[in-house]
Amino acid sequence: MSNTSVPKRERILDAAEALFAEHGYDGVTLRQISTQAGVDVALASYHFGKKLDLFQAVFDRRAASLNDSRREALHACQDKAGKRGPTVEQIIEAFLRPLELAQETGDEGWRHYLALIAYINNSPYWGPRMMSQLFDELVQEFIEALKKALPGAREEDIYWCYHNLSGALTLTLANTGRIDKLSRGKCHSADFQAAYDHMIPFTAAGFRKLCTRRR
Amino acid sequence: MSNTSVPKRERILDAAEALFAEHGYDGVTLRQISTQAGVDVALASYHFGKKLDLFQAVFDRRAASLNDSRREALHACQDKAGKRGPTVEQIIEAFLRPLELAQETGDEGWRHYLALIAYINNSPYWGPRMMSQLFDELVQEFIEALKKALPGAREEDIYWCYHNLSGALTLTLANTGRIDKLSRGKCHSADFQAAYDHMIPFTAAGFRKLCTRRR
DNA sequence: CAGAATATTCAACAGTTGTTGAATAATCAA
DNA sequence: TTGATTATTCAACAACTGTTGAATATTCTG
Repeated sequence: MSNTSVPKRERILDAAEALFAEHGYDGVTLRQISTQAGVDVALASYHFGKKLDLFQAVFDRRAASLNDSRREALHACQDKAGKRGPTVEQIIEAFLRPLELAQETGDEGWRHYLALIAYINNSPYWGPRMMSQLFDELVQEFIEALKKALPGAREEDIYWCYHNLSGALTLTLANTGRIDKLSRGKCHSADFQAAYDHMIPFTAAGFRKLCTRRR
Repeated sequence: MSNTSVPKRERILDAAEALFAEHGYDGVTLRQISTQAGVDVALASYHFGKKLDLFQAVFDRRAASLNDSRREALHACQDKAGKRGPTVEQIIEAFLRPLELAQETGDEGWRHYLALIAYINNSPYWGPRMMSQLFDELVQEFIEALKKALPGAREEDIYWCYHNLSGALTLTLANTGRIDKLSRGKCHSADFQAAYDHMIPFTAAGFRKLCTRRR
């Protein structure tokens, strides 16, 4: 259970990841991080420079891997669907399932990382500064696929639907446990499979409703 | 444009509201708040006590008014619908439109306040501590109405659908402006009417899809 | 008006913050 | 084993933090 044998540089990233996800950038001090990592304060500066650079390093560590698995999921469902192209459900499934799998890993680091993404995505300060550079390109790929699955849809409608999807996902990643209280135990925010099993048909129905031309 | 003639106690609340919404609780110092309010640092402590009490005061100031207008909207649509009860769309409309109206007020304070609600709702730390006490009762009223509009639905499904609705709403309130970039100008996050005009049918379709028994 | 109550500022505090440079330990290359 | 490179700790700093008590101004009350 202890983190001995893990290199100290990584232990700092792990601790920063967990603490930033819970309390945000300003809610965490370098001393809290280094204490949780079992390391001297100065070591964080030695490895990563300024506090902001450490924040960015936490963000970067898993970004490429996450983007890869989501892009692979998209391409896989596209290949399987042939030239007719995948359905809305299949595209959203490819967009979301890799996140569920990451959350369900024994490695709790992924849970913290995705909660950190949720924190950034929902923040008026950090959102514009950090989300675009690393995720926009992939999101555009998914949106292109959605356009093909919804012929005749107005672009504006597609983007607003994506906005709603992104919001539902963000709250799921944040994992605040609020639904547990609200539902008085009938739902558990730790039950990721249930969350995604509901999120996928929910958002797909929304896309169809708004992006299918009525004639 | 200046805030002269507004009592200093309120100016502190206004400044705190705006800054907490943008940077979170720990990202704001009492000196930033008092500077923006044009007031000495000690005045915040005089009026509100500890920093945390000021945070709570900002939260409380508009909570009752907001709850009232949403509850009124629910009861109004229930009265109009008669004993058959309102539809899912009508209930969601009542749940959301008062927020749109608040955001569209000339008073930018309401925009900041709702962005602060979004910040709290998405935070693993603050969410459980501050949301339930002030909003759960009202949310339960809406959920009861939804149960009646969706007879035969499993309670679990209703709560997961509400979770998705809450997420879409939260991101809308956060007002991060990210959709502007993503859509390359086709959507504007400041266009609240467009946001809600899309959110309502989107989420209503999701509820119907998951909470209508297929026979 | 006087005087009491309230509002506001001033000045200062003890504790905490991120960061740095020098000192020490561990690892690597030959 | 050497020497050099890298990793880690130690000690300290100046700046900033929330908070407080006393001093001053403003408003209310009679």
